[in-house]
Amino acid sequence: MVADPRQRLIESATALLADEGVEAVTLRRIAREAGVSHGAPLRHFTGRSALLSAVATTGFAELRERTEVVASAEPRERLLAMCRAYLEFAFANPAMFELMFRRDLVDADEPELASTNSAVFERFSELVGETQAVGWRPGTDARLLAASLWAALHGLAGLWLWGGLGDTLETDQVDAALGVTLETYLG
Amino acid sequence: MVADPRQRLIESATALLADEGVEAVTLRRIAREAGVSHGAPLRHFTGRSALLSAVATTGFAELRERTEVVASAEPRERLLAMCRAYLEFAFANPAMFELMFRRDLVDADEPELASTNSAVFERFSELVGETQAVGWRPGTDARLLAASLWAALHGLAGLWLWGGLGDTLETDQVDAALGVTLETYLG
DNA sequence: AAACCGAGTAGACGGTGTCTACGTCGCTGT
DNA sequence: ACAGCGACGTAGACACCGTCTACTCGGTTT
Repeated sequence: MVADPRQRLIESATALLADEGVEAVTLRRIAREAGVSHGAPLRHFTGRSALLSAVATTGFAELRERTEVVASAEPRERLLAMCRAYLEFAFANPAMFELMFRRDLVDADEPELASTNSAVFERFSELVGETQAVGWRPGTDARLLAASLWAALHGLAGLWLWGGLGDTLETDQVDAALGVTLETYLG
Repeated sequence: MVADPRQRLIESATALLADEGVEAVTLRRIAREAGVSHGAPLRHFTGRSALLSAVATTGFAELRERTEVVASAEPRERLLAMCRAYLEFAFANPAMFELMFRRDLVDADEPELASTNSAVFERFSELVGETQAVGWRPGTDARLLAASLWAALHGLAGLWLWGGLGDTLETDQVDAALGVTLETYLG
C-alpha cells in the first residue's frame, strides 16, 4: 500500500477500470474503493477528468514501455514489432485503451497526458523515418505515413473493442486483419 | 412537424446531437426539446440506449446512402470514392459518428441497428471483391482485406475526432493522411 | 355504456459530479 | 510551548441523470 493519497486514488481507479470497465470508474466508487469519503478525491484532483487523465497517463506510459522494449537491428522489424505491440496492448487492456481515447472522460490538454501520449507517436514516427532510410517507401512524407499507419492500427483496435463488423472481427480475425494491414504497408 | 411521437423524439435527439454533441443527448433534455415531460420518452423506448440506437440507426442509414450514391464504371474508382465518402461523413457529422461507435450509449444488438450497420460493411466488402476481380491484390481473403482497409479509414476518423497526435491531425492533414492510406492500399 | 389503449404527467428513488462548510491532525516558526 | 497553518478528510447539499410507478386523460372498440 502506498502512502501518497494521490497515488492510492489512481491505483484504486486503475483496479476498478480493469475489473469492471470504464462505466464503473466513478469518483464515488473510486473513493469507496480507496476507503475514503466521496468528496476526498477532490482534495487531490480538480475533478473527475483530472483523475481519469492521470490514470490514462499511466496507460500511455505502459504503452510506451511496451513499444520501446522492442530491440532489433532491422528498423523494419522494429516497426513491425511496434505495430504488433500496439495491438497487443489494446487486447491486454481493453478498458484502459478505451479510457485513453475517450475525450469526454479525459482532459486531452492535460500536459502530462499530452506529452506521454505524443511521446509514443513521436517514437513511432521516428521509426517510420528510420525504416524509410532503409529504402521503404521513400519520398512519402514521414509524418503523414506514420499517421496513416498509426490510424490503421488504431482503427483495428477500435473496431475490435467496439465489436462491430458482425462476426467478422473476433480476436483472431483481428490478428489476421492486422497481418493484412502490415503486409499492405510493409510487405 | 411529424405526428408520430416516436419520430419526433428521434428528431429532437438528432438536433440536440448535432447542436451540442453527444454529452447533451440526455433523455430529459430530449423530452424538454420535444415539449413533453421527462418520463414521456419511456412510453416509446425501453430506455435511453434504445432511443439512441434509433438515432444511430439513422446515422448508419445516411452513411449507407452516402456510400451508395457513388456510381462509377470502374470498381477501383468506386472503392476509392466509397472510402472518401466514409471520411466525409465523419467530418460532416462528428457527433453522430461518435454516437454510432459508442457501445456504452447504443445497444449494438438492436436488430435494426445491427442490420443497417452491417449492410454498409457488406457493401464495402462486395466492392473490395469486385476490385479484386479486376486484378487488385488477388489471393488475399476479401473479407480480411475489407476489414483491414475499413479499419484504416475508421482509425483516421477516430483519431481526427479524438484530436490526438498533437498538431499532426488537423482536418486537412487527415485528408492528406487519407491520401497516403489510399495510395498504400490502392496505389 | 363499458372496457381498453395509446400518450402523457408527476413524483419518487438511487446514482452521479461538484461545491461548501466544517473538522482534524502534524508540522513549523517564533 | 504554543499559535498558526496547511494538507487531508468528512458530511451535507445541489442540480442533474435514468428509471420505475401510479395516475390521468381522450378516443376506439366491443
